[in-house]
Amino acid sequence: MSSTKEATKIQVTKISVSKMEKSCQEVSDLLRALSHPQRLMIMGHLTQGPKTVSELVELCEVSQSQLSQFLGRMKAEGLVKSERQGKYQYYAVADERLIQLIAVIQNIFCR
Amino acid sequence: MSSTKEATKIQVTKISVSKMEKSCQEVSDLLRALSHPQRLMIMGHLTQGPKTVSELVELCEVSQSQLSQFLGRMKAEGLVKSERQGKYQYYAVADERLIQLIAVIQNIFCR
DNA sequence: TTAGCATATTATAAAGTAATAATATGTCAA
DNA sequence: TTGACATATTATTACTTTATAATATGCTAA
Repeated sequence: MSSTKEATKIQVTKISVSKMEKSCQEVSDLLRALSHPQRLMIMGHLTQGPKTVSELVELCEVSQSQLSQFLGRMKAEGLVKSERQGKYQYYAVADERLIQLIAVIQNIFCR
Repeated sequence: MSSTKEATKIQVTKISVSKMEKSCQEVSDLLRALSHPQRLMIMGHLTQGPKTVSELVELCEVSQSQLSQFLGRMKAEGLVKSERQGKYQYYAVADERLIQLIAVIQNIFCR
């Protein structure tokens, strides 16, 4: 799985309202799934590479229980995927496009 | 106010988790404010230029009351701004960066 | 097989959001 | 100044999310 994203350019074309109409439910579900400070940080950390649940507990300062609930939901929403290796579950970003999105969000809004 | 966005490229640099930590609350508030199909469509339509409340009622198929509540909230969250002209309130996207974000989201996720 | 760690599930209470209806306010034209 | 239209506010109910605690399951090493 690729992890970090080096400087690159994203091609952005004119906004089409009708295209948006077709996928606004799906996109708003995605945004809602991201719209929590800790879920956002989970995704941020996962853009750096796969992590175990306990690593994420440390990194995100969230309780084990809540993290597990977040991860379950995020998996159901297609934000992350997981893979067991022995006693650890490794979580990772489910889709390269999400890494792109987070990179763009950070570039636009994180000073 | 500029409205539509022609094809362009956005420079995207490496993700910095620490930058993200500092603004994750603010960013997640923004994403949450966007994370509703109709609020997303309101923003989509507004990227095409300022609109009155009644125009948006037509375009977004939402009740006057709920639209007004959405707009109030979106204004408080910094997504839109408004300006009265006679009997109409014109709403517009509050910040050029939001137009960029919506363009990117559409380019990445709306097929 | 069991002890201990890693993770998931369940339950519950508090808080926030959504949808709807009813009413209020602001503005213009007559 | 009144009537009509445009928009905002308030109230209410249903629904969803969040936070927390308690408990359960899965896996490995001893």
